[in-house]
Amino acid sequence: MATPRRVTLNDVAAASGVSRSTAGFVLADNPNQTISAATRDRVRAAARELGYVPSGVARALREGSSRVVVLEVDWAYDGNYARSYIRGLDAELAAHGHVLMVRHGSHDDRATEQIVQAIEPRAVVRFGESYMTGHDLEDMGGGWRGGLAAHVALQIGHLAAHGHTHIALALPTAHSALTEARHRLTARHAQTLGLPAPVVVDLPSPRASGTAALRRLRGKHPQVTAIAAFTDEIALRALGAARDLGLSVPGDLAVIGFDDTEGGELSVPALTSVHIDAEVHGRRAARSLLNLDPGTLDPDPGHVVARESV
Amino acid sequence: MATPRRVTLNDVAAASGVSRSTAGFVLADNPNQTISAATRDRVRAAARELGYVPSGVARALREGSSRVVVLEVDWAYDGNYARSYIRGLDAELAAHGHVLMVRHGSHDDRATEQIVQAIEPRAVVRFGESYMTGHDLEDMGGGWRGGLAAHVALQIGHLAAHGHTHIALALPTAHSALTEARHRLTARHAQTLGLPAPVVVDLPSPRASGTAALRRLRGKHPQVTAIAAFTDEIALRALGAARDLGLSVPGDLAVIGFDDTEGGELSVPALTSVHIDAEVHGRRAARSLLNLDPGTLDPDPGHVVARESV
DNA sequence: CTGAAAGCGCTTACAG
DNA sequence: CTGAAAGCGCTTACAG
Repeated sequence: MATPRRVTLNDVAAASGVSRSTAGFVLADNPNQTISAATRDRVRAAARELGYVPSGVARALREGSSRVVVLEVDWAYDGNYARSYIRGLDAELAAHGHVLMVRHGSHDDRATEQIVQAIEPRAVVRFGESYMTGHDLEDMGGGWRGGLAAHVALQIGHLAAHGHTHIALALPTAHSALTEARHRLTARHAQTLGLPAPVVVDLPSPRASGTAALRRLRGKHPQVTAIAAFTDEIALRALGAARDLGLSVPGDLAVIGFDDTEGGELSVPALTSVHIDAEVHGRRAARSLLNLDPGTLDPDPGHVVARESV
Repeated sequence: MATPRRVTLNDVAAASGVSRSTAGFVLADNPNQTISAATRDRVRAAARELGYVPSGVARALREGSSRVVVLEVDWAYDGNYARSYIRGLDAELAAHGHVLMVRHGSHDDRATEQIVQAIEPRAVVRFGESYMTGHDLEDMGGGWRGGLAAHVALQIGHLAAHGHTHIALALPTAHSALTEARHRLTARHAQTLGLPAPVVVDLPSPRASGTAALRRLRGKHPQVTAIAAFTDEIALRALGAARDLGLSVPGDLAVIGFDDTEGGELSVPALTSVHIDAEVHGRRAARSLLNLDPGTLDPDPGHVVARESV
C-alpha cells in the first residue's frame, strides 16, 4: 500500500503545459503578474482535476512561518466563553486560510518554544489575553462595551441590585493576569457603585477544603452576604460549601457565577450567572493576529441569567 | 527590531569548522557514520553555544511529515479521563521529541484534511479511539483489564450490587463509535450478570428537555430503577430531571456517573461515579503511534467513587 | 505574457 | 573519517 504520492505544483504545471512558475502565479493570484485568461483557466482546471493542495510545510519553509495559529489554554474551562471564543477564532482563521490548533496544560516557555520550533506558527495566543487588554480593540477587549469590564459590571451590578453591599470575590487558587484583571475591575466597579472594596476568597477543591475556606471567610468577614465567583465552577463550590455549612442560598448567602455553564443550570439551587458569547471576541482576535481590518462586528454585550442563587 | 536570524545547521558547521553534512550526522547521532570523538565534541559544543534548534518545518519537508501529533476532540469533555489521557499522551510524545496539538470541535473530514495539508502531522488521533478498540494493546483499550469494558463493568456492577436489575443507559444525543461501544459493552455485562438488556435513553439539554425525556422513560419503562450515564455531565442532567419530577435519589431512582468530575462531587445529592485515570492509556497510545515498544505500563484499573446517588 | 533559477533548512546516499 | 550534492515543494525576483 504505497502512499499515493502527493500532487505537487509540478504536476499541475505539467498537466497544463506551463512552467511551475506560471502555475504558481495563477494559483497564488499574484497581482504583479499578468497571465492570459486561457492559461489561467487551464491551470485552474488542472489543479482542480488533480486535487492539488499546496503543501503547508513547503510553504512554511519558504515563507518563514506556517499558516497555523496556536492557542494556549489552561486546563479548566468549559464555559460558554471559551467555546464561543474558540469557535469564532477558528472560523475567522479558516476563512483566511489558517488553521487553529490548541495546546493544553500549564504553559512554561520551554513547551511553547518547542512548538514554535516544530511548526513555526504564524502566532501563539494565550487564552484570555485579548479579553483583558483589548487596547487596540476599541474598547472591546477589557473594555466596558462587551468586554471583561462590562461583564464584571453585569455580575456586581446584579448583586447590588439585590441589595448586597459586602461582596466577596472568589478567585481560583492559581493567580494569573486574568485573575488580577478581574480583581481590579471588580474593585473599580464596586467603588463606582459606592460599595466597600470586595474581599478576595479562595474556595479550593476538594469539597471539604472549600467548605473550610467558606467557614473562615464567614468568621473573618461576617458582613459578607454575597459571593461573586470567577467562574461557574467556583460558584458551584460556593454552593457546596454553603450547603455543608447549613447556609441557605440565597437567604444567608447569595452566589453568582460567571460564564453560564450547564452545571450551573442543573445545580441546587440553580445558579444565577453571567452569560457571555465571545464569538466576536474570537473573530476579532483572529483578524488582529492576521493584521486584517478588525471589521465592524460588535461583541455581544452579555447578560445575567437569573436563576435561584441570588 | 529585525527578528534575529535563526541559527541553522550551516552556522553550527561553520562555527565548528566542518561541513554541514558532518554537523548533521553528529547531531542526528547517525549510526552509519563514524565521526571522530574530537569532531563530535566540537560540533556539539558549537550547537549548544549557538543555541541551535533544528527547524521542524525543514525537517518535515525533508522527512515527509512533521513531529506533531494531532488529537481531535469533540466539545464536551472535562472529566478525569480526558485530562489524564492527554497528560499521558503529551508527556510520552514529548519524551520522544514529538509535540501534541489538539483540534477542537466537530470534525468533518474537510477540516482534518486541511490540517494534514497545513502541518503534515505524524498522526491524527481521534479522542477515545484507542479506548474502544485496543486490539493491539493487549486488552488495555477496550478490554476487561483497565479498559472501557472494565470501566463499564464497574459502573453496571455497582448498580447490580445495590440490587438494581432494570437499568437505563443514558447516552448523548449524538451517537458515535464510542457510544456504540458503550452500549454494546453495557448490554454484554448486564447479560453476564443475568440482568435484562438495558434500555437506552437520551437526556438532552436544556434542563426542561431532560426532564421531559425522563418523564417519558418512567412512563414507558416503569421498572427502571437506575440510570447509568455516559458521563457525569449526563448524570447531572438525570439528577436535575429527577428533582424536577419530585423523585428522590437514590430512593426512587439511582444514578451513577462516569469519569468523576468535580461537578459530581458538588451536586445534590453528590454523584456516585466511576473514576478513571487514563494516563497510561495516553502513554501507550503515544508509543503505539510512534511504533515503539508498548512497554510494560499497566493501566489504572479504575474504581467507583461511592457518594450519595446510588 | 512566460520560464529558468535561487533559496528556505534539513537529511542522507554517495563518493572520496 | 569527511564533504559535495541532491532533493523535499513552494514562492517570487529577474530575465527574456
